[in-house]
Amino acid sequence: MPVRLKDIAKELGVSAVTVSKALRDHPDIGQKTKDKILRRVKELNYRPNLTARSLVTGRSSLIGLVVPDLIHPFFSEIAKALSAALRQKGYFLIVASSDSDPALEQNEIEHMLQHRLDCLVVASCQKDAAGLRQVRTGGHLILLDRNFPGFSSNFVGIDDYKAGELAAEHLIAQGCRRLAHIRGPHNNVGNRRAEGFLAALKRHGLETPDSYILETRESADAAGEALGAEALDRLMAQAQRPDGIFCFNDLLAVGAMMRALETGVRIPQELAIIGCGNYHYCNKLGVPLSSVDQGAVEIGSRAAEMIASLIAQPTSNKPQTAILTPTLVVRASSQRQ
Amino acid sequence: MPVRLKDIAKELGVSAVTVSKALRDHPDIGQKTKDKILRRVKELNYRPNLTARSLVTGRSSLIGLVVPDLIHPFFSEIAKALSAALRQKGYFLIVASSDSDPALEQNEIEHMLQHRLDCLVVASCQKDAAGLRQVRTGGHLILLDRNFPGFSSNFVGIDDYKAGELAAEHLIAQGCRRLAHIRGPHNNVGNRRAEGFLAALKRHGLETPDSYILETRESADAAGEALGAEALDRLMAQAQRPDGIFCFNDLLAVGAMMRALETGVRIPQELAIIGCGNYHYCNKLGVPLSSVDQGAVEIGSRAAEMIASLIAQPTSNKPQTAILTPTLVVRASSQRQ
DNA sequence: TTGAAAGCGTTACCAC
DNA sequence: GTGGTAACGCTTTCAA
Repeated sequence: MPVRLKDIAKELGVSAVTVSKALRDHPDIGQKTKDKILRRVKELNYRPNLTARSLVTGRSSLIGLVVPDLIHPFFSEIAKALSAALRQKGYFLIVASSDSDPALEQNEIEHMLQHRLDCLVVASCQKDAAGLRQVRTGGHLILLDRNFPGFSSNFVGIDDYKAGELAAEHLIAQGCRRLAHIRGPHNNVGNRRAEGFLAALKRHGLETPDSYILETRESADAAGEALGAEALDRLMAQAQRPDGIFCFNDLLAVGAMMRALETGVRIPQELAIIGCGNYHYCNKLGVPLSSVDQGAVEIGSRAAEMIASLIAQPTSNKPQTAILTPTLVVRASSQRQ
Repeated sequence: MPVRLKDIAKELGVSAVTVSKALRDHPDIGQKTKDKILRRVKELNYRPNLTARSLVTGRSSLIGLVVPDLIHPFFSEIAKALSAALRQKGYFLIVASSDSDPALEQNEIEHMLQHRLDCLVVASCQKDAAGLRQVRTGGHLILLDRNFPGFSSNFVGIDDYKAGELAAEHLIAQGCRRLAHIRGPHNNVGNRRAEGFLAALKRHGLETPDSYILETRESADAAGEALGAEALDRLMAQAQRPDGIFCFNDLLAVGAMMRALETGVRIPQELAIIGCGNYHYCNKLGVPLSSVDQGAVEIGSRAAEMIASLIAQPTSNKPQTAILTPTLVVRASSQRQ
C-alpha cells in the first residue's frame, strides 16, 4: 500500500489539511511546519494520488490526443511535441490511434471522455461533424489538421490552400508547364490543397485537363504508396504526359516517384515531383523528395498553448484558431535548375 | 455539468447502487430494471466518471508507456500496437517521451505514478537500475527492449545476441570476409548484439581486428545518421577495408550507407551493409537496406498480454519474461548473389 | 497559522 | 433483487 497524505499527517502530528497545503505550497502555512512536512514527504517518497485530487478539483490534468495513425511521421511528431510542451505545464498526454476508422475514432473519444480530460485534441477522420458535436459537452475540444465546415471549433492546422499554391508556384518556377495533382480525400484538407494548386496554375495561364487531377482513396500507410504508384501509371499512360506532379502527401509522392524511376522516367528532368508533409525520411530517399512542410512540431506546441489558454478561460468564449503557414522544402526531386 | 449516476437514479426512482450494477452488468439485478436504466443512460449520453471509479476500486485502467523517442519508428510501432491491444482489454495508454534523457525519464515516471497506473511500461535509457528500483513500489513494471543485469523485472524484448548472430551469418553467407561492426551503447542491448556478432565470426574462423569494431555515442534520431557517416569514414580510411558492416541500428546504417554511396563505394558489391530495426522506410531508400527485424508489433502485443496477466495475478510472483526471436530481412544493401 | 467537517462520484458490503 | 451506509484520498470552506 502506498503512503497516504493522512499517514504523513498522523505521523507528524499535524492535520491532513496542513500537509495538503505544504504540498501545493499554499501561502497559509508556517515555514517551519512546511519544511518539516516536505522533508518527510521526500524521505517517504510520497506520491500524491492524482485520482483523488481530480475527483475533488474537477480537473484531471489529463489531455487526450486521438490521431489516425501513430506511425505516421506527421502525427508522431505532433504527439511528441505536444507531450513535451504539456509536461512543462503539468499536464499529461493520453494517446489513442483510430487506425483511420471513423467508428473506432468515435469509440476512442467516448472512452477518453470517461477519464474527464481537461481537453481533448483530435485529428479526426470522421465524414462529418455529427459525432464531434456531442463530444463538446464533455469539455474543451481542439481539432487538429482538419476541421469541418459548419462546425465551429477550436482548431490548429496549416493553411492548406497556401500549401497547394506553394507547390504549384515552385513547380512552375522550375519550368514545368503540364502540371498534375494526385489529390487527397474529399474533405476540407484535400479540397483546399487542390483549390490552391489550381488557382496558382490559373494565375499563370496554365491549363489543367481533368485527366491530370487524380483521385485516391483515403489510405493507411501501407496502401498509400501503392496508390501513388497506380496514379502515376494512369498519368504516364496519357498521350500528353505531365512534367510536374504535386502529391497530396509524401506517401503518395514516394509511391509515384518509385514507380517513375522503375519505369525509367528521369526525375526531375522529365518529371518533377513534390509531396506534402516533409516526412523525416524524405532526404534519405534515392532521389530526395521535395515537400511542403506542415510544421508538425509547431502544430504541437501551438496546440499546447491553446490548451492552456482554454483551461484558463473561466467561460467558453468564441473558438480559437491557429492557422500556420506551410513552407517549401526543395530537394532533388523537383530541382531542375 | 455532466450527468451523474446519482441523477439517473433519482430520476428513475431507484438507488445509485442499482444504476451502478446495471452499468457493469452485475448479476444481482432484474432484467426489467436493467433495461429501463440502460435505456435512459443511452438517452442522456451518460459517461461514468472513471476517476471516481478508480478511487474506490483502486484500479485506474491506465497503463503508462515511457519511450526514448516517439518519432523513432521502433517505438511508435510499439506504442501503436500496445495501444490497440490494450483498448480491447479496456485499458488506456498514457505515453511520454523521455528524449533519451535519463533524468527526464525518471521525472516522467514519477509523474506517471501519481496517476496510479495499473502498470508501467518503460523502454529505459537509464545508466543503471537505481531509479527503477523504487518505481516498483508503485505497482507493476515491465521493461521493454532493454533490461538491466542484476535487476530482476518483467521484460519484453528480443534476443539481441541472436540479432548479432543473424547479421553475421548472413553477411558471411553473402561472401563477406572482413566484417566490421558499428556498435551501440555499452548497455545490455549493445553488448549482446556485439557478442553475438563476434561469436558467429569466430565460429567461421574469421578474425576481426579491434579497429573494425567502432564505438558510437548513444544518439537521438537527428545525430544518429551523422554518427554512422563518421564511423564509415573511419572504417574506409583503414589499409584493409572491410567488405561488410553490421550496424547497431538502421539509423547508423542509413548514415553509413549514404556516405559510402557519396564517396563512390559500390553497395553491396564492395561493401555489404545490414542494420537493425527494420524501420518502415528501409525499402524506400536509394539502395533498400537489409535489416534485422525486432518485431515491434509483436513486442507491443506481448507486452499487452503480460500486462493483463500481471494485473490478474493476486500476488506478485516471479518476474515474467518474453524474449522474441529477431528475423532477417534481406534487401539490396547486402544481397550479393 | 491551523484544522474540523463536508464533500467530489463512484463502488463494496451487507442488510433487507 | 434492491438499497442504505461507509468508504476511496484528497481539497475546499470556514471557524477557531
